[in-house]
Amino acid sequence: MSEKGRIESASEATTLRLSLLLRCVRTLDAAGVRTISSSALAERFGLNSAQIRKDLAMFGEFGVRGVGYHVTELMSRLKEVMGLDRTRVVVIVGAGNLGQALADSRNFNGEGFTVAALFDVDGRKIGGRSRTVVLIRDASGIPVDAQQIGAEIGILAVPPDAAVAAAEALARGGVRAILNFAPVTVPPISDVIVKNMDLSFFLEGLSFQLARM
Amino acid sequence: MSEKGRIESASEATTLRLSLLLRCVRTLDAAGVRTISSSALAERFGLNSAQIRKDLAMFGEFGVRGVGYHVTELMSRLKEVMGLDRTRVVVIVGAGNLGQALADSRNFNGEGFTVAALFDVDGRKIGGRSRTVVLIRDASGIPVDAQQIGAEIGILAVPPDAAVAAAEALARGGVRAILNFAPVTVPPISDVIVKNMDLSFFLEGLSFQLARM
DNA sequence: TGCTGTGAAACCGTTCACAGCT
DNA sequence: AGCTGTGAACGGTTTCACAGCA
Repeated sequence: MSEKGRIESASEATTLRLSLLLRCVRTLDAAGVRTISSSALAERFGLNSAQIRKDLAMFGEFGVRGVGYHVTELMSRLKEVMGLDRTRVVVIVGAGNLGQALADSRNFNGEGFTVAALFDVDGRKIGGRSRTVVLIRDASGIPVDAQQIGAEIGILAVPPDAAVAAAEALARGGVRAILNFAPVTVPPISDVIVKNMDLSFFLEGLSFQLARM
Repeated sequence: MSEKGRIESASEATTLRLSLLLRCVRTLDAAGVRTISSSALAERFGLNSAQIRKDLAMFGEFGVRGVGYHVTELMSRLKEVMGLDRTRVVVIVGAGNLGQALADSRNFNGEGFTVAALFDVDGRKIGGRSRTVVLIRDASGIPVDAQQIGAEIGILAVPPDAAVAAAEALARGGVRAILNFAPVTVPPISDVIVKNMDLSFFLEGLSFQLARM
């Protein structure tokens, strides 16, 4: 038994696969499956068994030789590894279509996350609430409010020219990770994880593939 | 002069970088910059000059030795390579928060794309319109309507249990590429490019990184 | 026997460094 | 001289294949 496997790497791709794996394991758990081998997992969800084992091995020894993985245990270990065993407070800047969509999304209010506030500059929106009753606050109060709310993660759903300033405001409010959906690159901010994620890139990716067929 | 460089690979990562590069080049063009070298591009936008050259070389010879790249030409060549020199018709299934957000988004109605229809199963929504006047149609008509509209790309913004059926309906309607935002994996469909893109994976990725600091 | 965990091999993408064109 | 385009070196990730444990 090794002492908690090395976590030197943990690449982007690995992270994505862990999320996918967690989803698969949740599905199995909901279906009442108790135990599953890496190859059964792979076959059932179109993955690669060796890769599953390698990914998991990176964080310790999760399985039982000759048997496979215990579904409920695997699920809770995965949540732990991914930091989903606690609830992180999320705030969203930009109460437009996208911002409200995310605020009300089951995915963003499920296990591991709660959306605690929306921020906007539009006086007509401030003081209102999203469908799931998230309060819309004045964006000028971001640093103070984020701090007070205890926000750890911020999401940018603002127009491109407002993104960088909003990111900095969030950082001042103690937010430690930012997911930016605005179509500009928010440059690195010290002590903050910034993930730029322009949705139109996915559409362009499809267009690119369609163009060469 | 080589005859249009080999396109054997064109990986996911390359595609994403091309989108990013196009955005950078647009910025330069808007700023009136006429000519730029790969190293200047790299420095200005935090990229890697060798990688820019490699990425571009994959699709032909774009630059001028001793000078760099002509901004407007690079921009149009990139659009061409990515299939953005024509407008593709996009339809969105699911007229909930996210579907409407995407339908109205500048990004999804910019160069290269037009959102031509929304589909939903909710009778109260059918016949209505999004803020930017995209008509909401009955989801049961997807195969017929998508065909008639000439949709090439479909976006799934539906609940998880509706995603696979919606994808199949789109495929029957002649849609050749599908972007799935629902938190389930839509399995491969023959002759259709399927891109599964659960937004909560990005949040989980941040949580994962926060968990190990 | 059956499956995990893991070194070793194969593969792929990135970075380097320079030949060659302008 | 300056910068592109590219073969070669490098580093990282994926796949293979098996030793070792239940």
